Amino acid sequence: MKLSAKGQYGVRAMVVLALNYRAGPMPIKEIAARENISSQYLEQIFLELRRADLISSVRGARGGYILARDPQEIKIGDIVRVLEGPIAPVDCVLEGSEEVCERTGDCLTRGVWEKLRDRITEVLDDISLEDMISTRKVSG
Amino acid sequence: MKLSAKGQYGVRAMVVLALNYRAGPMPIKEIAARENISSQYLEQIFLELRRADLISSVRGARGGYILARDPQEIKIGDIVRVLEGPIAPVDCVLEGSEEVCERTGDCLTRGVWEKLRDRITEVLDDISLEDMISTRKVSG
DNA sequence: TTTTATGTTTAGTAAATTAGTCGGGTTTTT
DNA sequence: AAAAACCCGACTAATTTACTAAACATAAAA
Ligand code: FES
Ligand code: FES
Repeated sequence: MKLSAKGQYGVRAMVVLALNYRAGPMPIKEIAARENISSQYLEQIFLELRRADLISSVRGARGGYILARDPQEIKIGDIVRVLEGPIAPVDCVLEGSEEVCERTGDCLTRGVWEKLRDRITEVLDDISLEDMISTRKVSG
Repeated sequence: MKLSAKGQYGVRAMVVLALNYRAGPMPIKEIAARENISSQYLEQIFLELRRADLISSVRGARGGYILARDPQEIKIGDIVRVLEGPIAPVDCVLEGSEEVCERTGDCLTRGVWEKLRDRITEVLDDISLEDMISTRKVSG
């Protein structure tokens, strides 16, 4: 039930991009240094995020990365899904796909995992980058 | 954000024990066969569950394992904590321990993970084995 | 009392995943 | 042209996961 380092790094880096949103592109090295992440590893993470259209890149000197849209339009769930795959506590209840498991129907555990998955996605899809940077306190 | 196979096996096996609760101890091989789990691996899982006092064992012929208390007294969260450790999406917000991370205070991501952890524990600590076996449908 | 059915425990291991590193690119600005 | 930046594929070390092996301990039944 843990996020991998990749997912955590991704979220932290995206928060930095959100803070820097109005100032234009930000070089990856600056982000990596600030967040203490290997810049080469962060490159891989940003590659995935760019392919998913969450960020865009500006090449050349004075280039860097910038959010692809406003911070309030990007939810934590969007980031997590790109870096960790579909959200589900167990494979039987993967988002999107119905009926993965042959035991569905008489399975007594499925209900719990579905409920858990739904609560998790509720939280992650409710909070945007804007929410994270604008309030210190996420009440709840 | 996935449960390991160990956690899933543990929950499934505990459900079987709950179904069998009034019939006395149940041999591990029977459970393993029924749930398609390696019986030697299940032994290790049951060892942890026994040490955590969720089940008790009866040795010798006609022995086996039985829930240590009534099915409604055992929550899914109890099982998951034993087999997967403290519930937390990231190490910074481990249950129980305050202040693990030096960045606490100015950390913008912490709030999200705390909220997520709380929702997860709410679900897992709300549902008991009795709930799982008595109703096919866990509404919610 | 012998046999058999069970649980107990430690150690080892193969496969998969994770978390990177390496080393070269290409593109754009200065 | 040079520097600053992104782009990308391949490789690797460390860790975790999911078991397997093997011997041992205990209790009930025959
Ligand atoms: S094990 Fe797949 S639905 Fe329950
Ligand atoms: S990284 Fe530890 S509290 Fe945020």
